[in-house]
Amino acid sequence: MELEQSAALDAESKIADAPGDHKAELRLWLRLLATNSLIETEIRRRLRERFDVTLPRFDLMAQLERKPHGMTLGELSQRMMVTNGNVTGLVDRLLAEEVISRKQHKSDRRSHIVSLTEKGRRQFARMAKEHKDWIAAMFGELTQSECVALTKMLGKLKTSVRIAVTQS
Amino acid sequence: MELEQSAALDAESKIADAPGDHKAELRLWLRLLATNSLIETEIRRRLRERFDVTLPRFDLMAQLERKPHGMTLGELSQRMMVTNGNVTGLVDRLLAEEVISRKQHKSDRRSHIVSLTEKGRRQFARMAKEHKDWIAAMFGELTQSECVALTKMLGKLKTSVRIAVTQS
DNA sequence: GAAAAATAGTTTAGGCTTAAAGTAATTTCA
DNA sequence: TGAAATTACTTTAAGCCTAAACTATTTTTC
Repeated sequence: MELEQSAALDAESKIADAPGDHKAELRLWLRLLATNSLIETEIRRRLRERFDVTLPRFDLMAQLERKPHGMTLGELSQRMMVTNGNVTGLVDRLLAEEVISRKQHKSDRRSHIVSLTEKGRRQFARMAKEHKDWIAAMFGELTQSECVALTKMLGKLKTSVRIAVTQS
Repeated sequence: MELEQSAALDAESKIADAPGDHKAELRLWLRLLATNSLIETEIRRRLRERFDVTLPRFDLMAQLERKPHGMTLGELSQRMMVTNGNVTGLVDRLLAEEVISRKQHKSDRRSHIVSLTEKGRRQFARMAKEHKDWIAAMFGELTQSECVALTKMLGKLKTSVRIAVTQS
């Protein structure tokens, strides 16, 4: 309905710029979702097949790997963009596998610091090496500069989303 | 491996093209993951808040909305990129809400056709309208042509991934 | 046409995830 | 200082999701 109006007003822009349509945005969102899902499913499959590990556990270990002194559960949940309760469960399972350790925070008795054990560091190193190659192979059709450009544009999208989410 | 060659040949590109590094690809993957997660979390939150519905249910209804004659569970699971068992469960819950119906396939007695009920169509229409505006607002900082360009690049990435996944 | 293979869907066990409510410790501030 | 608010984390209930094993039916193959 609105489509007809704008087409009448602005013959140049045609359907593409039609207000209230938002086809391009929806299309982008569906594409983003599908692409992400495709990669994620494959990574999950390989992590399980090769290392009998899940993506969330791999993610958590990846976070810890960057902080040799460990981090609190709250910090982890922030960085992983998941709830505290989720982290509690993941930490429990990784503790059982002895790839991480948990100790009381020195000054704040509510808080705990988790970090990779030696076993965890070794295990993660092995996984990260292959993981890196999987991504490289999957992204192989893109040139270096295409990767950089795409990263940049996604950065802009991310900023756009953040603005909208914060405002609402 | 081919990368090494090219790095040797092209001294200008230096670290950026360092072989076995793959920083740009990893960075892109993390950015993709984070962006997707940000949007998805917000959409889930709003769907729940406004319509007391989950994203998977919304997705399933969106698939059916495009096929007035309905589709089989297998077709659904393919389009949604999830397992058959997952669809079975979702369909059960949506049946209970009476927004979809299920009937035997005419010629293949293993198969079932599900489609939106009138109630389901009405409900989905309401949700889709708002959903579209949420996406439009979240993507608002991007111009129309940026959306199109980003969609195109993600298409290339998707193709790249498909090639790698199919080969392996 | 009957055995074998493939297909459509369901069930099961287990992990992931969330929101909401709960516990314990710390901080704020009146 | 001590009550109120906040913070860090855990628990719980319910839904999502998967792989693997299963049932029922259809298709293939000999």
